[in-house]
Amino acid sequence: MSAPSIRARVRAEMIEEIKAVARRHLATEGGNLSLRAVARDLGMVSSAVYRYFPSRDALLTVLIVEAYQALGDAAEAGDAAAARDDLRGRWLGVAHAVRAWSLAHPAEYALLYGSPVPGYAAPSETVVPAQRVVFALAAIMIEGAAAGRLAPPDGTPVPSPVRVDLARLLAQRPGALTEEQLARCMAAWSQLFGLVSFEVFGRLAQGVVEDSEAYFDHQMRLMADLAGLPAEPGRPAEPGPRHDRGQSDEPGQSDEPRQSGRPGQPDEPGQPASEE
Amino acid sequence: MSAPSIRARVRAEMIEEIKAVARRHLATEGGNLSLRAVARDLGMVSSAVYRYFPSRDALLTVLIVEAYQALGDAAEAGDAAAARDDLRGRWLGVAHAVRAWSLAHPAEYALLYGSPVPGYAAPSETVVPAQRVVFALAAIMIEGAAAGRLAPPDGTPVPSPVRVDLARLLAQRPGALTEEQLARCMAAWSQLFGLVSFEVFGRLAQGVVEDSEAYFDHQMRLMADLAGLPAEPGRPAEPGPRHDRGQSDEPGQSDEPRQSGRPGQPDEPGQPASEE
DNA sequence: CCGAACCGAGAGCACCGCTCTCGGTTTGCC
DNA sequence: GGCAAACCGAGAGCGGTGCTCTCGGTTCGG
Repeated sequence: MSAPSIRARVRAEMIEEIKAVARRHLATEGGNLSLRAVARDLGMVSSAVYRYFPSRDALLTVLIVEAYQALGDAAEAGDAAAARDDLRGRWLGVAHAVRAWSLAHPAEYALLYGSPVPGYAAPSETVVPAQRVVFALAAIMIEGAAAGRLAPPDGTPVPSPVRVDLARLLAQRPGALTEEQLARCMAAWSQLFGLVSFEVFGRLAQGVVEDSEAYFDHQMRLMADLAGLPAEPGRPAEPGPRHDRGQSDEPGQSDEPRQSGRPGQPDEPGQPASEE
Repeated sequence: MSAPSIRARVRAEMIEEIKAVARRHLATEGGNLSLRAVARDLGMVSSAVYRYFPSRDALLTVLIVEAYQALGDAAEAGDAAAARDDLRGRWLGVAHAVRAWSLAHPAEYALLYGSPVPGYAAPSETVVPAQRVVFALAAIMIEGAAAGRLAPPDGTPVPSPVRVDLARLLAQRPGALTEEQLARCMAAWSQLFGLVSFEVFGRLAQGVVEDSEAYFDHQMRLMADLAGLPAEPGRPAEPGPRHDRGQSDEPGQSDEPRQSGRPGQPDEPGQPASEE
C-alpha cells in the first residue's frame, strides 16, 4: 500500500523537517520566525521553502494548529492523570498541565494567546482545537453536575442578555449545566489564561511572586471553589466549600518536563492541613 | 521663562509629532511599527528620525509608557465616576474603563499585555505605571475592609508559600487586607486582563458571545462577589452573599449599562496623560 | 518514452532597522 | 561679532526580511 511515490514521501518528510526546524527557531529566537533562517539551517535557499509552504504565514498557521493540538493533548492528559471522581484533582490537573506546557513553549503560547500576528487572521481551522481546554474544564463540571456533586452557585445571577448567549452555547453541546455554572466555567477559563499569560509574558514575576506555581495553584483552587467543585473525591456537594483535600499526589502530567523548580513533589504545593 | 531655545522647542515638538504619527500608524497598521513609514509620513528620511529616538525600540518604549499612563488614567477615572461608598460601582467602573480603553486602543493594548516584542525586555520604567490598575482594584478592597464592609472570604485558604509572597506585598503598602483578600484581588486582576485579552485579540467573539459587554460585566461581578464587595452602597458586609430576590431578571440595583458603547459619553479613553 | 509536474538554485524587487558621511543651520561662549 | 561646537536633514549603504520569477535538472505517469 505504498501508493505514495518516493517523491511524495520525501516531500512529506521535508515538510516535517521544515516544521521541526521552524519550531526550534521559534523556541530559541523570539516569535518573529525568519523563513530565510529556517531555510539556511536546512541547507536550502529561501525560495526552495516556498515549494512546501505558500508563505510564511501558512507555515505559522500549521505551527499554530499543531500547538493547539499539543496544548489540548497536555490538558486532557492532565485531566486523565487524576481519579475520575476526583473532580478537583482533575480540574487542577488540567490547569497545571496548561501552565506547564505554556511555560515550556513560550513562543508557541504567544502565537496562540498573545497579540495576533500582524497581517493574518486566525483561520477557521484553529477554532476547533482552540476549544479543547475550555471543553476539558466544562466536562469536569458537567460530570459533577450530573452526579449532583456541584455546589449550587450563589452570588450574582446571570442577567438576561448574557443568559441567552450562554443558553445558545449550552444548546450546542449536551450536558446539564445552568447558565450560572457555565459562566463560572468560562470565568475559570479566562482566569487560567490570564494567569498563564501574565507568567509567560513576564508581567508577574517582577520579583513579586516568588513561588509562582503555588500562587497559580491557589488561584485555580479559588476558581474551583467558584465553580462549585467538591474539595474531596467521592463526596456529594457541600454548600460551604471546605478544604482539606484528600490524596496529596495527583498530577502526573505525562509529557513536558514540568520544570517546577523543585522536584520530588511536583504538584500540590504544600497546603498545610488547617492553618499556620 | 522661555529658557528653552528655539531649537529645543522645535525638537520637543518634533518628538511629539513623531510619537503622534507612530501612534496613528500603530492604530491603523498592526503592531509592527515601521520607523521608515513614520518618517515617510513626516516628510523626512528615515535616518533623520534617529536624531530623536536612538532606535525603534526606544520609540516603542515611550509609547508603551504613555499607554500605561493612559490606561491608568482611564482606570482611575472609572473609579472616580462612582460614589465613594458604592464599592461595587467603583469596582465595575475600573473594569469597564479598562475594557473600553483597551478596545479603543487594541494595538497599544497589545504592546502592554500581548506577546513581548521580539528583542527587547520591558525596561524598568514600565513597572510602576503598569501597577496602577491593580492598585486601583486593591484600593477599593482596602477601603471596604477598613469600613468593615467586605464579606469575609470563604473557601480555600492561602497556603503558606503563597502567604509569604502576599505578606511581603502587603508589607510594602499600607492597608489592612488579609492574604486571602489580596489573593482574591489579584484573581480579579488577572481575570480582568484575561477577559480583555480574549476580547481584544478576538479569541472570544467567534460569534460565541453576542453581548460581550454584558458578559464582561457579569464576569467582573462574579469577581466582585469573590472579593467580598457588598452589592449595594452604604450597607455593611453580609456574611453569606445571598441573592434571593429570585426574579429571573436583574434586581433593581441600577442595572449598570455602563458606557455601553453608545457615544455621547465617549468614556475617557484617549485621555492623553494629563501631562506632568 | 516523453511530456508534464516537481524541485532547488539563483537573481532580483521592495521593504526593513540601522550606520555613517556630508553639507547647512543654530547655539553658546569668548 | 566671530567661531568652534553641537545639532540637524539628506543621502548612500549594509545586512536582513518576505516573496516572485526564471532556469536547468530530476522524477512521475500515461
